[in-house]
Amino acid sequence: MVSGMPRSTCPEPPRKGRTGRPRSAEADAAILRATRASLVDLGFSKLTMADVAARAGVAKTTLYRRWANKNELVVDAVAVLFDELELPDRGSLASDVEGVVLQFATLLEQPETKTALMGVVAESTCDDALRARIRSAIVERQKRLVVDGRRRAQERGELPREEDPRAADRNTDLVFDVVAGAVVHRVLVSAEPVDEEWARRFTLLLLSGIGALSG
Amino acid sequence: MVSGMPRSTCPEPPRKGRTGRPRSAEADAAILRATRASLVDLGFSKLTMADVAARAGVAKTTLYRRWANKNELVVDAVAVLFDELELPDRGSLASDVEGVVLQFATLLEQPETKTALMGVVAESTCDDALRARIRSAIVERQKRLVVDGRRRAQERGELPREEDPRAADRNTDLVFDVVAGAVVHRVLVSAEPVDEEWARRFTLLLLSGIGALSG
Amino acid sequence: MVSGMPRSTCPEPPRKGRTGRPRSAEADAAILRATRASLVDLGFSKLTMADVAARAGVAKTTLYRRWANKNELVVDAVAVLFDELELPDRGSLASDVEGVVLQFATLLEQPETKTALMGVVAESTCDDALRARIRSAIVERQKRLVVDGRRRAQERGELPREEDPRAADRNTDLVFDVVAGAVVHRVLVSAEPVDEEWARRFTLLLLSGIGALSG
Amino acid sequence: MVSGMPRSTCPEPPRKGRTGRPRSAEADAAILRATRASLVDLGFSKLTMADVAARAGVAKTTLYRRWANKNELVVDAVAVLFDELELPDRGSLASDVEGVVLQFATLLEQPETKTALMGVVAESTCDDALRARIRSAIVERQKRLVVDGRRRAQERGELPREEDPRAADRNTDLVFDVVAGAVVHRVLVSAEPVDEEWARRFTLLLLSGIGALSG
DNA sequence: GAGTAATCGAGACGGTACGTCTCGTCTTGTT
DNA sequence: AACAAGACGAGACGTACCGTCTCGATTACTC
Repeated sequence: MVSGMPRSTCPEPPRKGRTGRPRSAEADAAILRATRASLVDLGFSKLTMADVAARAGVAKTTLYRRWANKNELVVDAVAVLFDELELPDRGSLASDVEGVVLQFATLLEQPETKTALMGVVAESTCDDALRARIRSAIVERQKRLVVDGRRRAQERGELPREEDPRAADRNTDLVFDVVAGAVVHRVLVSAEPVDEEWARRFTLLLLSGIGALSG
Repeated sequence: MVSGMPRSTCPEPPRKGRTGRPRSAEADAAILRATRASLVDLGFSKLTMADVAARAGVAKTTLYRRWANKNELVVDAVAVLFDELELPDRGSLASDVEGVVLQFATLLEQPETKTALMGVVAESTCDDALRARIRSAIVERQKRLVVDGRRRAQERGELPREEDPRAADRNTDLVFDVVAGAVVHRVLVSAEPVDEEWARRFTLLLLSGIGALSG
Repeated sequence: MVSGMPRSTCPEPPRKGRTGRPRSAEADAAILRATRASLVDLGFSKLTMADVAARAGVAKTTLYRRWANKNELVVDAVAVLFDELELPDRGSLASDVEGVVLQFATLLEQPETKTALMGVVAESTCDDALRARIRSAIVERQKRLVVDGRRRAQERGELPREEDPRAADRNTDLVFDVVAGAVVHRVLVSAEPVDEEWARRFTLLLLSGIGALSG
Repeated sequence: MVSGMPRSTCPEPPRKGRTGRPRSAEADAAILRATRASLVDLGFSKLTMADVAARAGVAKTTLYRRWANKNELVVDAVAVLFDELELPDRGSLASDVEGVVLQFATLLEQPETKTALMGVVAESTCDDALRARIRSAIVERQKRLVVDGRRRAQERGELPREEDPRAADRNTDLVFDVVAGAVVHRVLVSAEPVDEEWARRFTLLLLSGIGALSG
């Protein structure tokens, strides 16, 4: 992902300001690590706060002092994984798209990512606060991949410059839903592998479609 | 959905054959109805077997006699909703696709559908049996919408006949993942509405892309 | 026990009178046998109607057609064991008493007897109908051992004839409570064996005490 | 009962030693009180852990944290009642025995005592751990009444000093089984009242018998 | 370097749902 | 009618987590 991005996912801050024993930064890291490990072993729905605490060598109180509940903890534990996604410069828009699709699929095929992502998305269907946290911690951050990709293609002359910024936004959202949706659906619902051949055919479909939108 | 489809989702059958009191068909229906009602009120993760039983006017034992656990029950309760999807004949492929996209979005915006679908998909990331049940009860059944749509477009002359049946299958799968994935992502992850304008732009993208695949 | 005693313990009779298929006598016997077997294996509190039915090769309905509940069934299944008790003629009152005490202890040390007897007595503390059934099926039948023993001792001249029949009854009850109570307490509460030495010392205590009552 | 006796019945202690929130002593007391109340209202076999918890204003978990099951809980709840038994000094052995017999009968006629005592004794026929708990919490504690009574009678010169301590123990056990057994059988099995007249006649029988043993 | 205040581990607490078990009744078709 | 089979409503079982609450014991800043 684009570097220099400020970390938005962090445990909620201590209330007041100054005095008293400061929170252990080691504990923070150990908890997030333990959460990911527990996700791998148990999956989202069987993960328990007590198990995470035990793995992290920490008391349950220490978890609840930082995160209000399991959902928020899991979002934060997983969000950092998405920061690894980067837009490679492979010389052409098509190659760049194929590269991102394969990266994204690789990420989704890791057990901790897929079980956590779908778990929190499922919870978010009934929990507005959680949905907001997912959007800010994960979705909006990924969307930059689309924006940067288009900008780079425009610099190469592969895509025309957008004139209407509103239309540009609409297209960003559409393309993002198509790319992320197709990969997620392929991996998690259809449960079929995303290999180079699939990535190539998907990219062909996508870029032809985008061309029709712009033209 | 295509009519005449046999119902595949049903509680597991009594073991032997003939003797003893037969299971109540009313109870079956009441339980599935109660499950959907409970999904609307509580969401997937807060739905409890006891609550479903109480709503259905049935003992908990009666639930467990038919379904091994909450996941399987919810899959069956929701699968029937997808049977409502139909491929309308609006005179052109583009109109047909727009129609199906809007129907699908409407279905996903119902609280019982979205919370249940994501809930069971999340569970299925750690449960192969559940994933298989979802595929047979939901995914494979929906895929016929793509097959029928292409056949109809070919009859109209909007699409060329496929020569290689393997390529046809691959394209069916790709198109299905793109359509279902984009709509699901739009509705559940991006949490933006699927209106006629979005459907039109998505269809434009999709059909241009399909044209490139075939041509 | 005294022979020629009419069997008082039997399943409740069919309601009306004549028509329809007659009840299976084999089932009656199989059920009582199965009840005793289940008592040995599981104890009173873990014995279940379904288990008894399965052991007897009979449907649960068949049990409930004959006995109102588990307590009544167990009383009947066990009562018959007490019919084995007999008053041997060993030539002297002391020897007769020792013999009966040892017989009774042997009976109580069988697992089916002890678990069943205490189980139903425990239930009877809250169930008048059950207490009545226990009294008629077990207690009153055993009491004849005391009556017969005294009569025989009087015939031998070991005990004086009672003049007041009311006093005789009172003494019968007292002696019965002392004998049965002491043996039951020794075996079930103190959990110590009733051997010949204990029987001799108990008999010495008892007969001296009886002498004081009569003299 | 003899005063100054240390309370031996208590919930199982927390495992380790020092850390963590200590167990609530109020909860302990409330649970034992609630258990006795539930015994009175429902009897042993219908008493449920959930009902006890509700009466005590305590969660079910709190019960299971202290007692492994209903039997152990009931033993502890009832054992304390037997501590009330005392050996009165009425000036003669006969009077003392009559007093204890009447006290014991009064205790056994209370519904919570009789239903609980027989209930746990019944269970103990299949449960060695429970039998051991009953012996240590109830039986052995009561036996001191016999020991103290004999010592006092010897001090008064009503009974000879025992020379052989083994014989003394054997007689203690025998007398205890006779006294406790007779009263329990009279009250719970024969279901007849223990009044002053019965106590007088029983004491006459017992003391004459004891005299024969010693002489 | 004494106080103060928030941290830490541990584990008990009141709740609630789980999935299993048994109860005693009922509904089938068969004998 | 009685029978075997087994579904049914009811509700207790003992376990597992939840998120909160005491405890006593550490830290760091502040005075």
